[in-house]
Amino acid sequence: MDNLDYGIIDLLRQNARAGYGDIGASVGLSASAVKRRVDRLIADGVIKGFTVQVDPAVDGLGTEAYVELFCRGTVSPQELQRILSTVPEVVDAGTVTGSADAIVHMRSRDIPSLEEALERVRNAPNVDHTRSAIVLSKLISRQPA
Amino acid sequence: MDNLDYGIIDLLRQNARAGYGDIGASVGLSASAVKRRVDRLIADGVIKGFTVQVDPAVDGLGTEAYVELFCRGTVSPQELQRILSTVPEVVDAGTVTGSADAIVHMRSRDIPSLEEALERVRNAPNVDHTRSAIVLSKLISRQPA
DNA sequence: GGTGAAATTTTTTGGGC
DNA sequence: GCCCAAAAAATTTCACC
Repeated sequence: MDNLDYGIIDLLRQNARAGYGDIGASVGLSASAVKRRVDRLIADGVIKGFTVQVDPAVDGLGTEAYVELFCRGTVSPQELQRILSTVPEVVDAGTVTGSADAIVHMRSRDIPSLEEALERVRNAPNVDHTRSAIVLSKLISRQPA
Repeated sequence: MDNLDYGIIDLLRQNARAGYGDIGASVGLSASAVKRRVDRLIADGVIKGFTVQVDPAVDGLGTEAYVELFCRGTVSPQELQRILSTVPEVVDAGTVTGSADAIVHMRSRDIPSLEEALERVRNAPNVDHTRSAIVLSKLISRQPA
């Protein structure tokens, strides 16, 4: 992770579909060098994936919930990650201190699809139960740079 | 915005660098038809951008917490919003169903700065108490718009 | 680690339906 | 609006520094 890597990541954050050639022109590398670094960043887990930012109003992702996840016995973070990454409605999640094992932030089109997604989380092995708090009104939504 | 558009967006959400041909194979369209739809979705502002999901530990926002907010009496959402918007560490917040009045997602550099930010939230008028869950390991971070 | 060129694959354009 | 096919552009591979 040198300054070149940070530069590449910054450019990808602004536009994940930028061409390797364009990125290279900005940071001062050839397209093939950029590709090799990006491949390495993905392999090392620094870049976790490429995604698209959709207007929530148009897409109708107005329904949100914060869900506390309680597991049976011990479940590794890797296992939880594997389970949660298969549910697209999961926007954000982490293992936490306190009585719950993890907190999961979910976003969906409406209550039925939220419930359906929640079912998929609950049906995962070792998940004992969940406690949901449905968001009534959104107060803050800041986009991390 | 028909079902094909939703399908395309879902696939892009999972991998924003997927080829038009691959997307087309999944939804049943040719590459050029997919491209035209994606271009239209961008032009219409439905797709706001393409971004990359980076391991938060790398960009110096590794410390996170989910905080339940309990207020004295009734506090309007507008009042809560006014309070929370003064704390930059608040990434995301909403009033919720359940015993807590609101859930607040905070992101900070380290524990001391997180604690300091939490103090500012707690000291707001009508805030009775808070219950925090510090994030131990980040599982999912999809950074929605 | 990087470069540059060749091979490959994808994107993009345009005609026809 | 979509498909097919051709043209243009990008990605990806690879030998060489």
